[in-house]
Amino acid sequence: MAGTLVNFPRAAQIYVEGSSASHIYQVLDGAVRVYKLLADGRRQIGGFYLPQDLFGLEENDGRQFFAEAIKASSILVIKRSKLKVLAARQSELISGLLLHTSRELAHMRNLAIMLGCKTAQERLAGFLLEMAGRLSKDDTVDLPMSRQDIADYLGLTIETVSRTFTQLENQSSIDILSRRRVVLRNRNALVGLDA
Amino acid sequence: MAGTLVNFPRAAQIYVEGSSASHIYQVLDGAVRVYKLLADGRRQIGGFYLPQDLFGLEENDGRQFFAEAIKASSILVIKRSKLKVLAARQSELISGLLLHTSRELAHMRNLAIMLGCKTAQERLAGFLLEMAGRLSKDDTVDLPMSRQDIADYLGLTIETVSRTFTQLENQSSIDILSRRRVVLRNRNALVGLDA
DNA sequence: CGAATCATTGAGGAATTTCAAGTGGTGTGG
DNA sequence: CCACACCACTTGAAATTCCTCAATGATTCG
Repeated sequence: MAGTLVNFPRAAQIYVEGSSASHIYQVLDGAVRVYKLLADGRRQIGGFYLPQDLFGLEENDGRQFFAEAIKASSILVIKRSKLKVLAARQSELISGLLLHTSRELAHMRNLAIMLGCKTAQERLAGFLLEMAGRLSKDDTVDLPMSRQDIADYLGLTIETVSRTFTQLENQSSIDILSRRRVVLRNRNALVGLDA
Repeated sequence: MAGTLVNFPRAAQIYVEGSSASHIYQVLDGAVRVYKLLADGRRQIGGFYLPQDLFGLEENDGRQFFAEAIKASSILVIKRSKLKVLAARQSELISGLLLHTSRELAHMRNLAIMLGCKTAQERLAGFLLEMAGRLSKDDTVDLPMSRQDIADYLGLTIETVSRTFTQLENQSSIDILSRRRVVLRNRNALVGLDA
């Protein structure tokens, strides 16, 4: 079921809202943000996709979101029509897709829980734990996305995200080695904020 | 694939967090809320389910959420194991499930967008439009859920929800015929707030 | 009718946003 | 190699929004 490998530079559009959902995608290297633009120009990010992650499957008719490379990324692009042909033969595949959408769903539910959380600390703690789980083996996380991306994901402003990073560091919950590199120093404190 | 019809009284638990996801459910009559309890006792509602809606499918291992009847409800309860047997024969069914999870996913994305919206008016406007789309043919909506339910869905307090209802009415965006009955008087104004 | 539950309203306080200024890296050209 | 510009991020102060606490009002049900 190999598709085509495409390299996207930083900030390149992968698909835009309203376009037909004729392909699905798998991140081989890099990072992708999927987002919606609100009427007043604000941006709500629906998810980040990291190596191995599939995305672009869920929209049935036209795309509801934009997808964009956060940094230079290698993406496997697969024709959707191919999927259906394969699916007819292999129920394995389609149940795999079912599993995938289930996980996506669980992820979105988790995001909704996080956004339902009221304080900025709770949201950022939840975010850092999620990212650590997805792209770190130990407690050091290299964030591929900017503060603005995080803000748009968590429904906060960039200033609040920045201040909250500082607060978590002052509380010894995290260390900020560099802007993009964070160490989870006290996971329990973060978990306590999260749930 | 008929399951068992069960009548749940108001506020009855349908399943609890941590229980095995051995059944799926379809609302025949009534309304259901699915929610998570946070450590500090707050409640985040992940979705409302209305007649015809399926729920309880997405959790693979143990339940991540609670499900509860908002009012007296008739629910079709279907053993999950039966599904798999049927699915092996009918790829129709399993692709129907795929469609269902896709829709659920779209719904959760929409919720996340709404929660990412900053103001209470934006969130409530989005909620009212969603509900009108799901349970009204015209502009009159009979809400099955309480103000507290709405608050927990939108990540707000009951007081803010109440005040925001009043604001929308004062702005002539809605009419409040009774607590549970709302007329969307100016959809454009609501849509303007929503997206 | 009275009790209980749910909803509305008010006042004060806490958190986030907004607006504005300043810091710190990074890259480019002199 | 340094000066400069540029960009992302941080920090500060004031304004706004929402939350908390409290009291009141409305609806339902026994």
